Formats: sequence, C-alpha cells, structure tokens
Amino acid sequence: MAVAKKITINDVALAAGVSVSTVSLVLSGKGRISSATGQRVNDAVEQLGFVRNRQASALRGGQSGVIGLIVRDLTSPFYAELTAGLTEALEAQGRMVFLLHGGREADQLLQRLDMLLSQGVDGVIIAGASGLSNELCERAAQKGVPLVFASRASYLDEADTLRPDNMQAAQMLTEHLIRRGHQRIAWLGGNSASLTRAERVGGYCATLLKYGLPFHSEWVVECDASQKKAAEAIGALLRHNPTISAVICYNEAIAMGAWFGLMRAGRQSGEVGVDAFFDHQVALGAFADVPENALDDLPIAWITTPAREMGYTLADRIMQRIERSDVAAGHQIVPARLVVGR
Amino acid sequence: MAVAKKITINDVALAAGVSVSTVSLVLSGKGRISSATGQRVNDAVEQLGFVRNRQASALRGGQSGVIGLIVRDLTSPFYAELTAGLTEALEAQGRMVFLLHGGREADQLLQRLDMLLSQGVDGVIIAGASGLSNELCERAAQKGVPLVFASRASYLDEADTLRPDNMQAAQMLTEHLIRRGHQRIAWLGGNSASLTRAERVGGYCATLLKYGLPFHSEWVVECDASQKKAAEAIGALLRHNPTISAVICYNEAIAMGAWFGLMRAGRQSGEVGVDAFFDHQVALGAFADVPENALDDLPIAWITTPAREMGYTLADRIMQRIERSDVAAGHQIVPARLVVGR
DNA sequence: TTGAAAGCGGTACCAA
DNA sequence: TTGGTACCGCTTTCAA
Repeated sequence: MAVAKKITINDVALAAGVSVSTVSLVLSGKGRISSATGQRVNDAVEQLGFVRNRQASALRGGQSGVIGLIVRDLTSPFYAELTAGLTEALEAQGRMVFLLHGGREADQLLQRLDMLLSQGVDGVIIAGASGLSNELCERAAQKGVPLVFASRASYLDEADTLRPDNMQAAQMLTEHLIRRGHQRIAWLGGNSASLTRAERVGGYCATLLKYGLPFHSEWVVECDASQKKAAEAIGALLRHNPTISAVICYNEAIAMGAWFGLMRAGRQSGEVGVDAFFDHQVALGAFADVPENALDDLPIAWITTPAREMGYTLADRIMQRIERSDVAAGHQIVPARLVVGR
Repeated sequence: MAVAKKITINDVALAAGVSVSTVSLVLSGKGRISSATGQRVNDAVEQLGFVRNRQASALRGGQSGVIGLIVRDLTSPFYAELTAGLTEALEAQGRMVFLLHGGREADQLLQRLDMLLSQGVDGVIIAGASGLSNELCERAAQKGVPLVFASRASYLDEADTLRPDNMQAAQMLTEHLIRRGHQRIAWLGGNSASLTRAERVGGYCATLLKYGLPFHSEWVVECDASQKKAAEAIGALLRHNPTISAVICYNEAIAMGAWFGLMRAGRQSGEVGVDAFFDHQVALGAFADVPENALDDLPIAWITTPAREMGYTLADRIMQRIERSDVAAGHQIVPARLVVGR
C-alpha cells in the first residue's frame, strides 16, 4: 500500500474540469454554483478520496475548527466527564479538541497556552486552574483568542468562568436530609484548605441556620479520602455525639467508608436487626462526581454536579465567544442535581 | 486589550534586521548561523512575543507535531488513564494530542479519521475499537499516516496493536490465590460476550488445570457490574458450593459487591467473629482498571493493567512509526501488575 | 553565513 | 456562474 500522491483541490479541479476557485466555493457552500458543476465537483471529491486540508484553509484566514483544552487531571472522573461532554458537543459541530494535560503552575499553563496558540486554535478552555490568570488572559486576548475557565470553585475573579454551584449543592443536600426529618446533621470529609469544600460547608452551615438547627464545629470533621479513615472517623464521631442522625459525606470514598463504619458500629453495639445491612438508623448524604457511579446501590442521597453537561455548556460558551466578540465575559454557574438512592 | 496585529517571522526579521529565511533557520536550529545573529533573532522573538504558526510550517512540509487519538470512552478509568499517559508523554516532546471521542461503528470511525487527517496529524491512535479495521488502515496508509490501535483484547489481527495481556493477568491472579493455599477457586462477573473476559477466564482456567485443581463451569458466574447483583450472586454461589475458598472478581464493582455479599453471608450464618469485618474466610481477587482506586482499603488482591504506561508505550510506538517507516506493524503486549491488598 | 524566491493547499477578491 | 491570481506564514533550495 504505497503512499498515494496527496490529493489537493487542484486534482479535484482537474478531474472535474473546473477551476480551483470553483472547487473551493463548492466545498464551502458559498457562492452560487450551478447544481451541475456542484455535482461534478462532488463526484470528483468522492472518487479521488479528497479530504480538505484545514491547516491551509485556516492559514488563509478561516477558522481552524479546533478548540484547545487544558485540563488539570483527566484521571479525575469529574474532568473526564467534562472533557467527554465537551468533545462530544464539539464533534457534533464538526469541530475538534486539542487536549493538553496538567499544569497547575502559572508558567506551565502559559507554555501550554502557547502551544495551543501556535496551533491556531479558535478558542481555549482551561479546566481546573486554581491560580490567577492575568497573564494567561492577556496572552490570549493579544492573539484574539477567547479563553474560558471551568473550575470546581470560584477561584478566578475577572475571567470568563463556568463553575458548579457548590453552595447550592450543599443546600439541596442538607435540605433533603432535613425534610427527611433529620435535625442533627454532621459533616464528614475533605480538607479544610479546599475551596470547594469551604463553599460546600458554607451551604451546609447556612441551611442549618436557616432552619434553626444546631451547628457544632465539632460536627464538621476533616478526613482523607480513604475508606478506612472515614470508617474510623464516623465511628468516633458517633461515639462522641450519639444524637447525630445524619451525616453528609464529602465524596464517594468518604461515603463508602462512612457506610462501612456505620455497619461496623451497628454490629458492635448489637442494636441492629438482621437486615440492617441495607438499612441504617443514621442517614447518609454525599457529594459525588459522576451520577452513574458503581456505588449507587447504596441507600445514600447523592448530589452531583452534571459534569458532562458542563462540557456541553462550555462548548456553547466558547463558540459564542468565538463567533461574536461582543459576548461579555462573566461567571456562569451550573446547578447541582440530587439523586436519592433507592 | 485590543487584538494586536499578528506577529509573524516577517516582523521578527524586520526587528532583528535579518531576512525571514534567517529567522526560520534560527527557529528550527538548522543551518549554520552565527551566534550573534542567532542572539539578535531570539531577542526579537522574545520582545515581540512571537509564537510560530505551526499550521503554516506543517503546510510547507514539516510535521505538525500532532497525534490524533480516537478513544472509545473517556469516562472509563482505563481509557482516561491511558489518555493521560499518552498526552503526558507526547507533551514532554512538545507534541500534542487531538482528542476525538466515541465511535464504535466503522463508518463513524472513518469519519473521525478523516477529521484527523484533514487536520494534518502525524499519526493516529485508536483506543478501544473492536470492529475490523481494513478500511481505516487503508485510508491512513493512503495518506501516509501511521495508525496504531490500543485495545483491551486482541480483536484486530493485521493492525499494529498494543494491548494488555489478559491471559497472563488472570494467570498471575489465580496463581497468587493458589500460592496462598486456595484450591477451590471460583469466578464471578462479566458478560460471556466480552472478549476481554474470555481471555481472562481462559487464563484462570488454564492455571487451574496447570496446578491440577478442579474446574467447574458452574463456578464461573456471569454478573452485571452492579454491587447488589454481585452480592446476591456470590451469596448464591457459596450457598450451593460451600467448599469454594476464593473468588476472582471481574472488576471493581463486582469485587465491592462480592465483599458485601461475603459480609452479609458471614453475619447471617453467624459463624464470623466480631472483627470479621476486615477478615473473611473466603479470599477475593479482582481485576481493576486503575491501581490508585478508592477501594484499595479492601483486603483483596488486585491485578491491574498499567494503563498509564500503556499510554507512554503508545507514544513511543507511534513516534517510531512516524519517524521510521521501516518499523514493522505488529502486536505488542503489556503485562499486568499484581497488587496485594493490605 | 545569509538572502531571494518558489511553493505548501486553500480562500477570496476581482474580472470575465 | 465561473476563472485567474494574490496572498496566509513558514520552509527550503539555490545563489550570493
């Protein structure tokens, strides 16, 4: 299978017996072309297996049809889902995604941005940057390339940002538990240095206050995302505060561990019936990255950020910015979704 | 922040007081350039904030520095990890990844391949295709673009393929359990239509035979990737075959469910001591996609395919194919890694 | 060691 | 409705 000579519009023009400009017009659907010529050109394209070279077309001034994406950690389900949503939406429009990975540091990001710019992307999305962004914004603006941020918390102040509503998510979850009759609700997991967590805890706390329910700082427990640690932590928490009737878990791992911990505690105290296995006296709520999680067999109320839809929204947003320069940069907030386990 | 005039090598040449060809030479490090001129050019580049337009450079004949990746499902941890590894390795070389998503059907793949080709990629990787690939291979070969497949099982016969060694993985896991003294080992999970599963079951079965251990087809149980179903299935399995002392689980969800099932069974039979919680009489082994799983607190022997390293290897392989056309296409097999839980 | 100029594959303006 | 042609930004002979 030898490498065939590259097929260009010249070849197509020759085969169709027209000029290159005509071929170009047919390809882009512009100009008024007689259907006869159009037909002949398309036949030639088909026959020769011609694929249009977008680099050349972009070079001349058109759009490249490519969006650059710099994502902090593809391995995290949240970003994986977001990326999937973004590429899906973009592909549906015949556009593509340039994927760059990692880079928390400002200069690394800048370098990656340059890579994208040098490839002639139409727009850039940075998912999961935490640091400030002035330099980045300037560089992109200088090149006339729109830049949009997507993150999990409200780090950036001036940039065009899409982010989940962490407070509202925590409120929804807390309210759900309250409506289920819980009055003494604790918090388990996360690191107090996390902004996402801070926003969530804020929502939790505000909701308690709103309903006139007690808030104790000892009921907000930090914990690594390890099942074992979570199991131990919830055990200790309940031992010291036996009146707690519901616990909000910071993420899946914490929730799993908490559930184990409850089971163990139940057994040890000998208070639980035979089928307490799927039925606890302490209710759990939890934040989860992805809805279709393998853990959704658990009797837990999950609240999730629709990461895939964030991807769709991002696609819309960046396309708007690309197509109309008058779109104002601003913050857009994505609401969370409650999933009540069986 | 107005859009500054685009800066080209012409501007750089002007600023440095040399010709464009000289600038080009300096940029690509070719030609013999006096260090004085080189310095002046680099200064100008720095000052103007020039970024080289790779589309133009690729158009003229150079490489684009871009690898196309079509991945079946980014949302699967395995492919996410693989993608992360690939981009990481490629970025380290100053190259980039075009990400395309989905497309199991042959014509969808073909269409996506065309998108990549039209962007002038240097090579294409398809991760997770199951169908045959003749058309794809031809199309790529016709364009002179190397094509490499990465998959989880040996679907493709003639193509250049990288894949995990499912048989060996199953062998390792089975042998591990045997060395731990288990003689009656069952299999739980997966769908019999899955080729990956077939390869794994093959390895499991072969190892049993090799050690002269009993194999019963009733001990190989199909099961959806649901915790609840897995818990029920393992319960039924052990009820009917109480002599089974170890179970190999097809994936994480199955393993989790199996573990629950064991716990429940233990409680119901009342045979287990108080701390049987982390200590079962039936041992579990499991396949897992990603090593650093939240589940690794469980006392389970995991076997994982090093997906990230598969990404690195893929990067190497495609680069070889790009740089030297004499590299033979062939199958390359990635060994698995055993992780013995605490 | 450096410069001039001819493309790479398209697009789009201006004529015909 | 079509064709001719000057570019887009860069690389690469070939001369100077």
